[in-house]
Amino acid sequence: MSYTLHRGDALTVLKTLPDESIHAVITDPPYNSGGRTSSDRTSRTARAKYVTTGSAHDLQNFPGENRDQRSYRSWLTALLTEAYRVAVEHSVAMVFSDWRQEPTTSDALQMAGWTWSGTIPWIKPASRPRKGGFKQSAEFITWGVKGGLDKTRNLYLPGHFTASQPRKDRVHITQKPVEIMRELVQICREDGTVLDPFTGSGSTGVAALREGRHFVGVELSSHYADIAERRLRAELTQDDFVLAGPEA
Amino acid sequence: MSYTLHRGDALTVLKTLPDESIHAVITDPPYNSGGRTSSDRTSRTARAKYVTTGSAHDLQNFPGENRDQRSYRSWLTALLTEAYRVAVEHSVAMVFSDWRQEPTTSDALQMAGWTWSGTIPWIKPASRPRKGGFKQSAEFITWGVKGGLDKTRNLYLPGHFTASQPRKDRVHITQKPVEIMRELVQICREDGTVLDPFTGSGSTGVAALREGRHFVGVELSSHYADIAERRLRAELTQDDFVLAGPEA
DNA sequence: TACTGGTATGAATCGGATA
DNA sequence: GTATCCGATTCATACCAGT
Repeated sequence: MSYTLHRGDALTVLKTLPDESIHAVITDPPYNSGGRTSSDRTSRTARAKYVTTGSAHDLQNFPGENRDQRSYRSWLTALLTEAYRVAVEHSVAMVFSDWRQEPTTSDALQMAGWTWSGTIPWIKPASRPRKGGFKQSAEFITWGVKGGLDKTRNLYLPGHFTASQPRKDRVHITQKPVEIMRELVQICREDGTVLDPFTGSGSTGVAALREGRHFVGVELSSHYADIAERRLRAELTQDDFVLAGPEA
Repeated sequence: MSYTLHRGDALTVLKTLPDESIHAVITDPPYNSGGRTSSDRTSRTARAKYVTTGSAHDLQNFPGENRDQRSYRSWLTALLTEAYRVAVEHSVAMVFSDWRQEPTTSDALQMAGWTWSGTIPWIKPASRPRKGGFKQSAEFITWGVKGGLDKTRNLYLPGHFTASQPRKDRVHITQKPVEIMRELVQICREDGTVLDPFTGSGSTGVAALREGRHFVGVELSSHYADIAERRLRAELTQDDFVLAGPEA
């Protein structure tokens, strides 16, 4: 297995990638959600919007949380259009969103050419309560296909996930559980390449390598690119160690 | 507790109900999500056009392809507009949909004046696997408020539900588990009235009566109206029996 | 190892003060 | 009045330390 981590803006980097070089796109873009007014959403930092007041942890902010609804849609559409170009036929794209952005995400996915094929809930058991109503305990994974699914594969994947957000050894505010990502990357053909234009701390890449897929990532923040680089490198080393371990 | 079951078309009946006479709307409209065949969706070639117009283009206006969705949206909007009129301030509306109709449902809810406040997954564990991809194991409950939530209530409701569709004693194709409906009707204030414009076999009403709420239902099909009537009447009888039971 | 009790926090939300 | 900022809130869950 191998990985490539590009440092820079997702859309800019994607434009440089060759046609049909990728077999799955799995990513978690900045949601640009939260807040009551447009200015709340666009002027506040991710930390200010999403982290509980008084939290002791010191996780770094992440960039890209300053788009309003309209520009979010056209930006995500442009990104998914490039992703469509670099993907081979039968590739699947999976995009995380929250309840507020799910309709926009499915719009963008379809406008970019993907055939929208479903929306998968990720249930987070440890979520905040809401007085007087229903709490918000799910995120959503909107997925689509370039062309149609490869029906010849003997593959049956779940329709929902239940897992808590990592708390131990957490390095990113919105880090995804590797156990979920390991199931998602199964949608990529074996020995294929998974693309994640918003690598963050690199959980998608870690899962891809563990499941025997190659990985191409893009990350703008050098802070998080450094972290992802470390985690990905450790994955390869560990893999080598395991392979050369007991048997050797 | 009491119930009223109207026989007739939902929109027609709703127009006859008085202003501000209802405290919650909980319903499962016919989705109409069939119609678009797989080949319809995959034969699109106009991708470039959609993308270059970007965010200025309304996805819903794609000619032909979305005609079903467009009429579903305007029909549901009209219905939810009437529901808004008959609801008191702080009322909550909850509308079931599948993944395909969820964006349209949130559009309609907001167009009718409700403040969209969340989307709740209902996980159905016993759903059919799908070869080559992720199965479809969730429905969605889109909910909104007239004005804002009543924050004075000491009420904390879940953000997702897990339950299989009823198998035994099932009388309707899309019948909902009463255990889920009993949690949903909690959002109605005690002694308030729950409205379900698409009563079907009456599970919403059964749950409302069991939880001490009044119920107003509408059902077009006389077959299902008969079934609902029977179930609702049985509920009241049973209630009386319980009340007059051991203590008496 | 299994259980118990203490503590921190969640891709939030909202009212109200301040600029 | 509008935009922005500040901080209180609320419970289930995860984690840790100790028995």
